[in-house]
Amino acid sequence: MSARIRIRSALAGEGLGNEIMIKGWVRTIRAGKEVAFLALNDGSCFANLQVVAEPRLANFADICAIGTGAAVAVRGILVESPASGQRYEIHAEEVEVIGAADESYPLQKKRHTFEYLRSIAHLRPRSNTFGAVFRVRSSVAQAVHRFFAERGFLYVHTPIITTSDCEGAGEMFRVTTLDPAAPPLLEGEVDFSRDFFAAQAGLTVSGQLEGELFAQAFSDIYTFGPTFRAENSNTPRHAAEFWMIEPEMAFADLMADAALAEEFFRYLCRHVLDACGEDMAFFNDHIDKGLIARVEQVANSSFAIMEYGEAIERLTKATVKFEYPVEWGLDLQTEHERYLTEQVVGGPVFVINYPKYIKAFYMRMNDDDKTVAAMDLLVPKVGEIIGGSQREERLHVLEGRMAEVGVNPEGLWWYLDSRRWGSTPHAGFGLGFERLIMNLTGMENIRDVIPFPRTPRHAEF
RNA sequence: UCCCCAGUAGCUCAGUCGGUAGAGCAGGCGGCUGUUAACCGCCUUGUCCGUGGUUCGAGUCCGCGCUGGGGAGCCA
Repeated sequence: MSARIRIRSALAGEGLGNEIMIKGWVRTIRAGKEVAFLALNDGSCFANLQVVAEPRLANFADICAIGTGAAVAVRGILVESPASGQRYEIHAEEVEVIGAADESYPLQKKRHTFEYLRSIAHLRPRSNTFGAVFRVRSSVAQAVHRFFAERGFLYVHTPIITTSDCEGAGEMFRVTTLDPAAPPLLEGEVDFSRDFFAAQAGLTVSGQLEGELFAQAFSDIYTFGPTFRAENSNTPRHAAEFWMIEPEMAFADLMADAALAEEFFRYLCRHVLDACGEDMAFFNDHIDKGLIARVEQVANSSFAIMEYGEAIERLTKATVKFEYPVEWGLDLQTEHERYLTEQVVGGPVFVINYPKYIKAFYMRMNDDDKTVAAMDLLVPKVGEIIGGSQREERLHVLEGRMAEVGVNPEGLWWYLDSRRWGSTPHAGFGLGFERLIMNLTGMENIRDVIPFPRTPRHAEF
């Protein structure tokens, strides 16, 4: 009895001329009197392996009745295919139905809309598109770790549950064990001192602040974990639960930060082109026609850097009409970002040194006292993909900024302590993993690049 | 949260001027074929999202609601 090999190996010709064993799920079956063909997929690669079954097999009639979606094991000889359409195929000696699938199997051998496939998220990974998406997602996640490992970055697991309600990045989901029907009250308010953590707790909206603490010990660190936002955002780019990558470097300024972001992003573009060719070809053909050229261009270009002030100037002089106003002091809208990266630069561009009023309190104040050392990486088609900054390492300046924007320093005493002893100039950035995957695959909805998406009103599966 | 669009067979959709619904695919039966989302013939399938209204009569027009999608805001 041969041991099972993956279809990816079989399609690479491993075991050619010999008996092999494969196991997978039937994508389509074409049965006739003289011969039956099964297209089998086990998730190891995009392509199916064609199984050829002949009437001499004892259970040939049963084989012909196998439905789309059934799990089968096939023992047979791997041979070169006499017909066009595939290089290799397996001539079955034995076909065993491991798990049958009847006609009610919701995934038909035809095109479905992404909306419908979202309603069967438990089955959609068995489709072409989602097979490709989740192979790429896995591969890119591993490449992220490899990138940082190769550069000596420490991988830190920052907490999922936090009691600091002032991380400053949106609404938090509450974490509590109090009885929602009858919470303990103190002067009319919920008494969270009697809650599990003796404080109001929530799910993290960012691991950055804790990441900074680790950077002040390990020099270069990164986080890569789930992040939660309780915003009622109904867009193709927002999810309530998503994964974020946040590197942080001690003894680093904004330019070092931008250099890392550029190296990182180009590394990942190169990675999908090199490691996910078959899946990328599918995306390029069926999802986003210009995808490979665009990813190739990013992988090969060196990124421009533009001051926020210059960006405003360029936008003011633009001949196209924008829906939203352009003025120094206002944030850039997606339409502005895309104009800058697509029309002005024609490639990825960092916009740096934004007005302090539109950026977070922890970003380092520049000498002009008007701007902070922030950077956004803008890329064609999507706009901002990476946001980062040099952090304010001077205790009194940081305290001043917190007072200015109304952040309560009490809950962040530990964060301020990192500026009290051995403070260093440091910088980091954040990258939404799903948005990265969208950019690398051409998929246009975040719900279609995360296995089981959580969005307002949706937490099924 | 605001704005716009949509909801008809298991899936993807059509449905004219308001007159009780149709195609392709899927499924069933038969045929044919080293086939390629095979092909050919026959057959089955409906709470037309819900609700109220206008009308002799509503899938179709109007109000409200629900659900989904897109745009915006927020943001990664």
